[in-house]
Amino acid sequence: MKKYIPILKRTQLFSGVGEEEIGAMLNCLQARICTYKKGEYVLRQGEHTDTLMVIAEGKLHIQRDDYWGNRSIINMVSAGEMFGEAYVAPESGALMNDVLAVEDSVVIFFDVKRIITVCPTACRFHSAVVQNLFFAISEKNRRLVQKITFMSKRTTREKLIAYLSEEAKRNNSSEFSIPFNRQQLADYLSVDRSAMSNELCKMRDEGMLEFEKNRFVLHDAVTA
Amino acid sequence: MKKYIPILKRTQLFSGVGEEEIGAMLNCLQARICTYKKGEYVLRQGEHTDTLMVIAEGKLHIQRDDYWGNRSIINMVSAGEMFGEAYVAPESGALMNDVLAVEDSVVIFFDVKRIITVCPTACRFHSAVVQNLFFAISEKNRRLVQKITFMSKRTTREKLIAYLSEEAKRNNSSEFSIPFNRQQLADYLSVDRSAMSNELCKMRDEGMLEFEKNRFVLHDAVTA
DNA sequence: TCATTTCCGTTGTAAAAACAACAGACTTGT
DNA sequence: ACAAGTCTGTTGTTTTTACAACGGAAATGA
Repeated sequence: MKKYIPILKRTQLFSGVGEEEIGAMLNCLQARICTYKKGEYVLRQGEHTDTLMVIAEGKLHIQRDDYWGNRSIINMVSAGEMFGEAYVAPESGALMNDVLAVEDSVVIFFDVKRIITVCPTACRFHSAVVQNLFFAISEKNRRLVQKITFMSKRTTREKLIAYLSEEAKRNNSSEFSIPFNRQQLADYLSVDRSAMSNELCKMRDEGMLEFEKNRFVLHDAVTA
Repeated sequence: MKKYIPILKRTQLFSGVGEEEIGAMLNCLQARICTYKKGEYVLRQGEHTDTLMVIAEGKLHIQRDDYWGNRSIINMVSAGEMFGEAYVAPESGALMNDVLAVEDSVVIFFDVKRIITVCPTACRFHSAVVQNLFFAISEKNRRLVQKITFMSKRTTREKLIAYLSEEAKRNNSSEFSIPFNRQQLADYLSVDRSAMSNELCKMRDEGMLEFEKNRFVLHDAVTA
């Protein structure tokens, strides 16, 4: 557990909190560690959880498969980020999604009630953690809205443009890598993979962009 | 301002807080009131805000219009609910959406920094408000994910079924009203209104459901 | 009350997406 | 090094959607 303190120090949740304080909080927040191999599920749809989870290593997908096998990737969570904030309210009910490790991952569980119930004792940095948590969930909110903005476009091409230009903006560069392979990107944008692949190649042939694997370069027409 | 205290008492944000405490907090949180006529914008895309807003009366749409005039309704916010939580973080940037009053509305603005910065002085109920805020934003998160689940369906029919059966579940009844007219529902699900209208009528003809205006009755095949 | 506007369903056509099936390049593990 | 599996692009067909245009019913407002 102690070996992860330096990692935790660089997460959103513990930003601005010293290593000693984190060490002290681990007990207070009843931290537990679990490791998952690529392809394993951290949580399944229908389960209940009341913990906040921080990714120490690896990468997870928050996703959902429907009756027909169509997969929808709701969100991607990387090392340093967290998830489960949406289910901390008492009446939040069962999980709507699966949580899948897409890389070998290490996840640290925290008792979230301990975080939002301000502990009357020590914990000088507790309020900093509350603020961090608040900012993080607020940011996640914006990310979901952004995803909705991509998905709300009518055509696959528009969805791709919306997504790729946002990624370019985030990276401050017209050249960037995306964290998805083709199938995952299609699942994220809720379109058919082959149709999307086809559209990407058309866009390339029209000179809008270049790509190789998950590395993209947008040309002026797209970024404008 | 005082006249809204009984209303505020029944909002998510002030749940469990007495009227006297709310009155005291109004100053602490620098509350301001604004009224909007149906059709007026509360906020526009690109603006900046660092306030939390509670709807005392009326109804708002969080939405976005693109270059081609396609409107996407991200979310609907009714009396007693709040919005703006996603933009309280310092680096949250400009608003991605418009906020439109779809009914005559009264909105109360709060300085959110005052809320999440635990005031060292009195405010016995401050921590209750922090928790309420946390639960509210967490619930909004789940609603966004739910909307994504609707939108991720491949066909208009599947989107309708996903949305309508969720509404039935929320109402604990196969008979319920929806808060949208046809155009708004289409904008919410990101589909064409006429195509959606067409699909709804087909579903009715096939005996899956009945409707009149915004009142729906689902039959077994749909709810199952 | 009457004129105007909004709302909703209908139809036909053109465009786009889903789907299925396949082949080559590349990875992976043994 | 080789076999098995994965990833990506390609093509053709079918289904679905978007789009445009219209008419009638209902709501609105002067």
